[in-house]
Formats: sequence, structure tokens, C-alpha cells
Amino acid sequence: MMNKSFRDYLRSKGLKSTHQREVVVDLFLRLDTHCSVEDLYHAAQRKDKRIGYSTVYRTLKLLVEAGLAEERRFSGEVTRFELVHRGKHHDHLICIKCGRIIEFTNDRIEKLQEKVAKKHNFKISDHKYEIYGYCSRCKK
Amino acid sequence: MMNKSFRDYLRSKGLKSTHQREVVVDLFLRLDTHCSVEDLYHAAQRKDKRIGYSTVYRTLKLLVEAGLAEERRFSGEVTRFELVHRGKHHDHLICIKCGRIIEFTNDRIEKLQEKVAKKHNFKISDHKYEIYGYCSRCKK
DNA sequence: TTGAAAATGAAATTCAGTTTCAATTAGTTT
DNA sequence: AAACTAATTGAAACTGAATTTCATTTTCAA
Repeated sequence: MMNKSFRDYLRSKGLKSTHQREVVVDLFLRLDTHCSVEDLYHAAQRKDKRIGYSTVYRTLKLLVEAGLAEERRFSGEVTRFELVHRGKHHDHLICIKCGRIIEFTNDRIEKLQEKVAKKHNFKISDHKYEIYGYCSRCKK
Repeated sequence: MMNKSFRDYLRSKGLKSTHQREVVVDLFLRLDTHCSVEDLYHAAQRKDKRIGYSTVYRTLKLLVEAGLAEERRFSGEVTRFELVHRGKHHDHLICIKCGRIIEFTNDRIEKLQEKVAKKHNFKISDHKYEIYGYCSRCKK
């Protein structure tokens, strides 16, 4: 049930596969929203009352370490975690009214970013492009 | 000594010009770094021991309200404030080793951003583009 | 089965950010 | 210039998310 890559990651680090981790990881992989620790905690609670907040928190951190999740913190929001889909980097449009998060990719922007970096003799390791505004449903 | 726009802003809102505000605003305008409340508080303390942290905090918020400063929060960092220079929007390159912040602007990226928004029927109100990596001094 | 190491949940802690409140100050009105 | 009113101040208290602690429980290799 639990993701193979994650189980492999645990083994490689000498960590243990526990019932709680199974539940949390399983839920995280299913829910394909950008969820907060809070969100996942409640979802996990519905499956098993004994799963604590700290465990959810720690499991999400492990998922990030394992490279399966990414931590995002949008302006004025709590930290959210998203599933990393096969090396495909993407950025976000965030609706400031309803909170909807839309992912986008744009190769031409990435190319221009390279140029900007070169101009400043800067070695890029990561970037974050967030566009805030109103989504199609909220703009009128 | 204190910025005219800020004084005007205070009057327009029926707020008062105080010694503390004079000192804090004056320092903020001089220091052209991206400074934290902490930074400014220490600078202000050197000028006048009686200036408290809350006053610095509140004065920075006022500067933002007045449109003279912008609040920025880079990944893993505390909130920083930067002076708004004449309507010129810019983005940032942030060195993950030494913390240096380099500003950049790129019209072509802004244009592409418009396209992305249009494609998703999204009305942009703001954006944030942060590129993390190693600056020229730290990259070797 | 057992023992060592890791994991757990509840509670405590941290830390930046923010608010409260009694005392002080600014600046208008008399 | 004195009085008055509302805004401001600094210290301390509070907030809320994130993180850690710790005694107990669980995993899993030997």
C-alpha cells in the first residue's frame, strides 16, 4: 500500500516502517491537493484516532527528505506540502480570494531565468515563482 | 529630516509625527539593505536607547501602508523590509550561502507571465519571483 | 524471543510576529 | 500657554505555527 520509494528511503536510512507512516504517506499520495499538516492530520485521524499531530508533521518532513514531497509557503498561508511529480518543476498561480492553486510550467521563462543568472554570475539551485491574483471563478 | 511622503501620509491619516518615528524612518531610508525589524531595532537603539521593538515594528508596518516599503519573506528567513523605489517592480536572486540579495528586472519575463495568466484566465494582482543559489562571491 | 534503536503522542517549548495596557506625548483647541 | 483629546509608546503578555522533549511503545535484526 505504501509507496515503494518511501519504503526504500526508510530502509536506506535505517528507519522503520510503521502503521502511522503507512497511513499518512498513503493519504498524502492519494490527496493530490497542496495540503497542510493540519489537513493531513485530520484526514489521518479519520482513519485512526491514535495518529498524533507530531507524527504527521514528522512524516511529511521525511517525505521531503526522501524527495517525494516539497514544502511550499505561499504568502500569508500556512506551510503546505505537495507531491513531487517526476522531476517536472512547476510554479504557481494562487487565487487570493478562494485559495485555489494552479500549477504552471513555462520553458521560455526558465530560459530567461538562466540569462538573468548568467548576467549576475549567479549559480541557480532553485527558484520560486508565485503569481497572486484572482482565478477564473473569482475574477468577476 | 524625515521623508516628506511619510509625513504627508501621517497627516492624511490623522497620525502623529513622533521622535521615534523620525529616527526609525530616517534610518530605514538610509540603510538601503533589506532589513529585518531586528536589524532596524538595533540601529535605532544605537541612536536612542528608549526606542522599543514594538515601535520599530509598528513604524515599518506604517511605511508599508504608506507605500514606501515592501515586506518580503524569503525562504527560511525572517521578514525583511525594502524601500520601494519609484514604482519599479523587481524580483530577487538570493544567495543561500551568504544571504546576499540581488535585485533584477526582466520585461520579457513579465510579458510571458501575462501570457501564462491569460491562458488560465487569471487576473494578476502581484507576483513573487525568487531565484535561490550561489552569488558570484560564493559560487566557487 | 529478546534487546537495541527508532517511533510515538501528548505536552512543553520556541520564535517571530502581534496585541494589550497603563503611562506618556503630540498637537489642536481654548 | 494651559488644557484637553486622541494617538503613541515600551514592556510585557499573547498568539499560532513549527519544532522538540521525554517517557512509553513499537519495530525488526540477531
